Amino acid sequence: MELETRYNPLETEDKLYKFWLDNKFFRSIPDHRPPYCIVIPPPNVTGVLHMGHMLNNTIQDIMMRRARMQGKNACWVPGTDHASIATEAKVVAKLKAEGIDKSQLTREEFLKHAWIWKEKHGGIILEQLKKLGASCDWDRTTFTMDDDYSESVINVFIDLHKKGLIYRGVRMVNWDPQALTAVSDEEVIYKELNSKLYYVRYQIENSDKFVTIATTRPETILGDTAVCVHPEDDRYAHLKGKRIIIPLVKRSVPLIFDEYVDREFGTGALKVTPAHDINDYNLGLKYNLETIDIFNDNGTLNEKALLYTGKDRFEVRKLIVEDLQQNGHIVKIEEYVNKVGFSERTDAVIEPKLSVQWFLKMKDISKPALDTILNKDIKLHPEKYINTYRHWMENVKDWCISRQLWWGHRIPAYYGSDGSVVVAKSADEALSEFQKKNPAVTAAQIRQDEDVLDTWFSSWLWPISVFKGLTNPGNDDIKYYYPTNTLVTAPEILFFWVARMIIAGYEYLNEKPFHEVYLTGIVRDKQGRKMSKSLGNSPDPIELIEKYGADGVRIGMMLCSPAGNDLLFDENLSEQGRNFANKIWNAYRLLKSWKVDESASQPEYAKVSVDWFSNKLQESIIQIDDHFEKFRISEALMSTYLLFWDDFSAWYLEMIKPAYQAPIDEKTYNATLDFFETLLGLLHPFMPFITEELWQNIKQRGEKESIMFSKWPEIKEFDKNLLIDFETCKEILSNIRTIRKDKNLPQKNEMLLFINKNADALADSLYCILSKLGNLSEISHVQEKVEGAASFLVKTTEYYLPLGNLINVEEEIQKLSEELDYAKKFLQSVETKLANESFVKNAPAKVVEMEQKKKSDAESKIKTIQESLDALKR
RNA sequence: GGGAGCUUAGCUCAGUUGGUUUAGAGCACCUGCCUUACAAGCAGGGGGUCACUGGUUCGACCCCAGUAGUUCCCA
Repeated sequence: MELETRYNPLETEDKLYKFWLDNKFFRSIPDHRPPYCIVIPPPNVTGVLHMGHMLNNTIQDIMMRRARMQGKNACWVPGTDHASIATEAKVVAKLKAEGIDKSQLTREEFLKHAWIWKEKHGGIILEQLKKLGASCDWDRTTFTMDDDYSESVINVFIDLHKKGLIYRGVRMVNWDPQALTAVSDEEVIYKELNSKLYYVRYQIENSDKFVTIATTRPETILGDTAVCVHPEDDRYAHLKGKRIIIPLVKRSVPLIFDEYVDREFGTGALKVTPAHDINDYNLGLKYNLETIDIFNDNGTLNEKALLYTGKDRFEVRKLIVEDLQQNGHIVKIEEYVNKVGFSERTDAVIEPKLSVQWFLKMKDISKPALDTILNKDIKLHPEKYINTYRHWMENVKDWCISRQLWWGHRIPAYYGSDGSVVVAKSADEALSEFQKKNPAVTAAQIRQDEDVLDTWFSSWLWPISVFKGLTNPGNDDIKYYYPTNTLVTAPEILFFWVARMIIAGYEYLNEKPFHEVYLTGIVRDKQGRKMSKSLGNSPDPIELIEKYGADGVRIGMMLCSPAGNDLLFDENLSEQGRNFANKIWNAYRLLKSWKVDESASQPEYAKVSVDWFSNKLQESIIQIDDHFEKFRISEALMSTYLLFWDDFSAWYLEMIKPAYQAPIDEKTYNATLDFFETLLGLLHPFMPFITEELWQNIKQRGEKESIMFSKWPEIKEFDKNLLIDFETCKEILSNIRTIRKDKNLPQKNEMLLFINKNADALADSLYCILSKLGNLSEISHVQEKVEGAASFLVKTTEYYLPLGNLINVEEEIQKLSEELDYAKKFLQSVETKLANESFVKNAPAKVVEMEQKKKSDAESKIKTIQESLDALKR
């Protein structure tokens, strides 16, 4: 078969992925082998593949494929997350574009639209993952709102409620006035804004004096129910017992004294608005203040504000400042930088708001999840995240689990007409509960809570519920795959998701959900900026794949992913990946182009080469395995890359290459094919497509055979000295090449080499390599300097290449003088060290010995160089 | 404001309990080559007082303290 000079990934990738799917190679069912399981961090159904997914899933696929080759029963469970807020926002927007307002629809009608939307768009990301080569067991694809999954979510709610861990309470929540829902603390992004600090004077009741407060939110003045100062603040001590008049609304409120106030900030007097600030709320509780909620859910003012009713909060801020100014209440306005919370989902400014929500008590339930990380029963990679994790878990707050949305798992709480609450699996069960207390209650009199659960309240069950571990406890899957092995995710959701999965794991299966967590970096652009739609700095992964091939893009991603650090993605790296694929392709073309002579015996140089590379391979495999064990995936890749490109292609193949159009002996050829196959195996986790393509091409394979089940190489002993000798050989060759280049002596011209042989000289067995790659007609030993030759030193041995009249004495002298200089300086530093008595006394004998060896080597080097110099100068 | 991390070549990073010839890799850069696998290539080359200042030690990129810069987390 003729092979193109360039590898064309597009043709092969689709073909091979189909081959893998058709044969269900990714399918995993429990058996006698040890399992290796990863559950995918389920992407949002709203999403399209972005660079973060590419990184994350490439890493997972690399680990899956390696585990599969190690003979484990590899199971990668894919799926998607229903993403309450994001999805509902998309559906609302889509309906709006069609002229339908959500408020016109019933819950059922809306959900019908949502499901249609999900069916249409929900699978996009999973389809895109296939382009990447993801080896997921697609038969296990799970959605967090599947019937069975939903049942487990509801059961967990009921169970935790029964245990007294779920409660309903009034709390200050982060209200998103655009999405009309509460969002968690973690979903609020604080941004620094240039705003203004308004100094407003409030009149003291029955007096013509004033107290001046400072605020960034003058519109909340309408909800003020106190003014607070520090008890030790002399400026205000005389006001004890006074009352204050709130401007415009003319409400009389108490002046209170509390140490909470920062005397340095503003004027030292604080306006207190319990309904709209968490700290003020706490003051309100402490001093039993009135709470006046002046906002509607959408951020407009309500009738309790008394003024500006129906107008938006930001409009009111302008209006009220004007009115305050007109009434002489504004003392001054300063420029001020403060941090304002924005909704992660809608980018609306978050409004602290009092509301009734469902909460999960976190303190006790999260204890095992903290311990398991601290005692490294679950390992975090990189470890530095332990600190962050601990900090969060030790200060854990109750989890607000209700969301004012329709898309999601509806809270299984039912209210009677008297306001009493029953938590039950269904309306029927709830009804019978109600009827136990009052048999007259009818179904029409009870209503279910309108809210749904926070999406994380379902995804925290992911490693359990993808295996139906709660609805069908103790089934074969959950027994076999749980705890899963590795979780690969972003540090941003360490608490959102990872910690909560661990909590759920211990609460429900009394066992951790995974053994280790690998936290990837964030994909940024070359300049270190986060990739974002608004910046337009994120390449489309699918376009990248079309341009460079999935293998190329995968390599590009991994080349810039130092373990646990953010990565600065540059498209050039994908190009490097593509070039690497091409290199592999062409190495294979070379192998295929050779004619094999079955009767030829193996030349010495080939035998030596095979011997060297088999040892080199072993050394690299040990290194690669070690990198993998430590989650240094980009380094595992780099070792593999160098092994293939430098050691195999640049050295080994050149070493065994037969003369032009001459055949190769069978023994060498077969050994080389074996090497190549092993290399393909090592590369397969990183580059699944090209490795499969070539593996299938090397020899006739069975219909159901795939490289993905070929055996990951086992570690064997290797001869380290042989490798060291070979490095010497490389160094000599490199010197010869440099001289050839300097003197313009083409490689095709044969040369002579003389060796001033001593103990450090090259092993005789490698001479054949030297003469082949250096194109040397003869290698001889001498005891004397060779006249008219370029010389070079490797270790302490001197080598000569006769140049005849090409030799430039001046240049040689200069080169040697520089070397001499360097060697002398080096010798001096070693001698200083050895002259230091305390060094000789305190350092380990081995170290001293080494220094002495350095010394004698340097001395012998200096002697050699000096002699050469003398000879040249004669 | 509190906490954690980072600072090594132009860029991105290694450097494994302090000692292997005065620090390594990839990319980028420079110089030759269209040499019979590959110009998406081959060969060669330059480039770093390891952020700064002190300390511990016979010996520090590595340990300790401080300073500066930077990133993240929490408030």
